[in-house]
Amino acid sequence: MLQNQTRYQTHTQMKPNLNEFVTTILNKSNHINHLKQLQSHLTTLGHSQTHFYVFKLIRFCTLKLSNLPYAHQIFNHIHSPNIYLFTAIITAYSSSQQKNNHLLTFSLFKKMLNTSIAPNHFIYPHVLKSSKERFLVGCVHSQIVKTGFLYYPVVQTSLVDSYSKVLRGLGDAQKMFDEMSVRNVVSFTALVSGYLRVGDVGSGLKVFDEMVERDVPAWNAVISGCTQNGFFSEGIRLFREMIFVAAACEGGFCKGNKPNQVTVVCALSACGHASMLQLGKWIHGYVYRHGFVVDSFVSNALVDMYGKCGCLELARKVFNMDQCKGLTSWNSMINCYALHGKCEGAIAVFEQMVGWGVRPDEVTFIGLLNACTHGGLVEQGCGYFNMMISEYKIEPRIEHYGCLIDLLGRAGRFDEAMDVVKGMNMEPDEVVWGSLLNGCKVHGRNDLAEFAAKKLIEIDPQNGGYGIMLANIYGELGKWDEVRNVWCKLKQQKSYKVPGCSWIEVDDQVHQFYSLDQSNPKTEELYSVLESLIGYRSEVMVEM
DNA sequence: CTAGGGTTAG
Repeated sequence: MLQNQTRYQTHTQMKPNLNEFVTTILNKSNHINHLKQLQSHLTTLGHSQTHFYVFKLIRFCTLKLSNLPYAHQIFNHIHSPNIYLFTAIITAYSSSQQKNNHLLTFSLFKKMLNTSIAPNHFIYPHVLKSSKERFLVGCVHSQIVKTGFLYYPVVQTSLVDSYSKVLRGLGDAQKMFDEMSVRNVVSFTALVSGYLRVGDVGSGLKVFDEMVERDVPAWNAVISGCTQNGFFSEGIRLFREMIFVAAACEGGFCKGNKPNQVTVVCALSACGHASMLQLGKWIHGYVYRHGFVVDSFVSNALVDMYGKCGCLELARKVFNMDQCKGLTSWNSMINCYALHGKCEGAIAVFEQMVGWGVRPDEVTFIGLLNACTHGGLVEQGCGYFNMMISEYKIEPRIEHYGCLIDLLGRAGRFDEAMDVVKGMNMEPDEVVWGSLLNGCKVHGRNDLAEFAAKKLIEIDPQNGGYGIMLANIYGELGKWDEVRNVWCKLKQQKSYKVPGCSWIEVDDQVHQFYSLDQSNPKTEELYSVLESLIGYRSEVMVEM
């Protein structure tokens, strides 16, 4: 195709219209060989160094072929690249998801400054996006001041965003934000996201409240931030408010900001964590009523929500309907089965996934190991742990060790569990010792339980729950002096156990129950119902 | 050609 066209065009309209020719060819091409042909053609015409054409080649290479190495190669062959060429290659690197490309972006920017090319305000947002340390953001910031581009709102917003994303940079982000003379919805959203990213939900919500204009990304930022920090009911409240405001705007003068796919994904995640099946189903309906494209994000969020709300069949249905299952889809489904204690299901999905040529990642193995733990498949679980390391070259993370210890501990294989703990090249965390302790309690290994409980207290001395567990272990061992000691320490420290809590959604209302609380007037009634269910008197569960 | 929002994990 290309050859014919090249020959034809060469003789007819190429000379007066080389630009049009190049554009036409690039529009119709989708392969690197086309690019190479065009490149050599341009070279024979003496245009190998013509910035204008090289710019087009690089843009084609990055945007349509997503071939950054080749684009960089083209770039490297230019003797004196101009600002356009630098911008093209820097944009490509800064928007790439590849791991260390931000370093390349940065060195290209430095190279640009060294060749004494004056930056423009278009390039700074890209450079800032690639500045992942506070020091670097500061350097670019002063560069921006020096070159006189600080007073572009877009550049300022980029600074707010970049400062808020680096370690201990939130103060600088707030300062930058305060210095802005014109703030818009984007700059506000950048700051809100910044606070929520570091877990300062209070400040994030406060800034959000101050916003006079809120668009869909602003709502999404605040809802996702709440969800990611475990503030699920706050997230749901905001989601409801968003719908309410949008409905009130309908037909009015202001623009209604209806939830989009992103909003729905965040809200579904909150529903899953809070077991709000009714709302989750309503959102599922909303997705269809509004004809949303069920992309892999929405699909995953639905699978996860149904799984967490106890509807394994519905989760599977949504999963089956997903046309382009990505890694996360498979992980979510495996996790659903693990959550429901169906290890065969999890393993079947895992095998299907591998069969489809999808490479499992570290999350996959967390789900798989949990499934094995709940199904008591010790050998198979250990096999998967080894498979992860040797076949998939995944370095076990602390979570994987937690799963493995849980697997071995529940099976009563404490020697192996301790070997694993000793062989870890990282400090065991609460999950590791907690899993071991749990296994010890099941199998009555009080000596080892004492050891694990002491480790837990070392890690988190303020957590009264661990102290109580240690006291109970001493009780089992008949060490009554030790029991008294632990209790005295607990009282001195004023550390208490966080009461166990569960909740259920009935008629759109979430009812919460704490253990051992008797403040509800219906305590006695609840108490006897519970007794009739489990056959004996247990801790009183009372609604708060 | 430039700025803010997305799922899974004991």
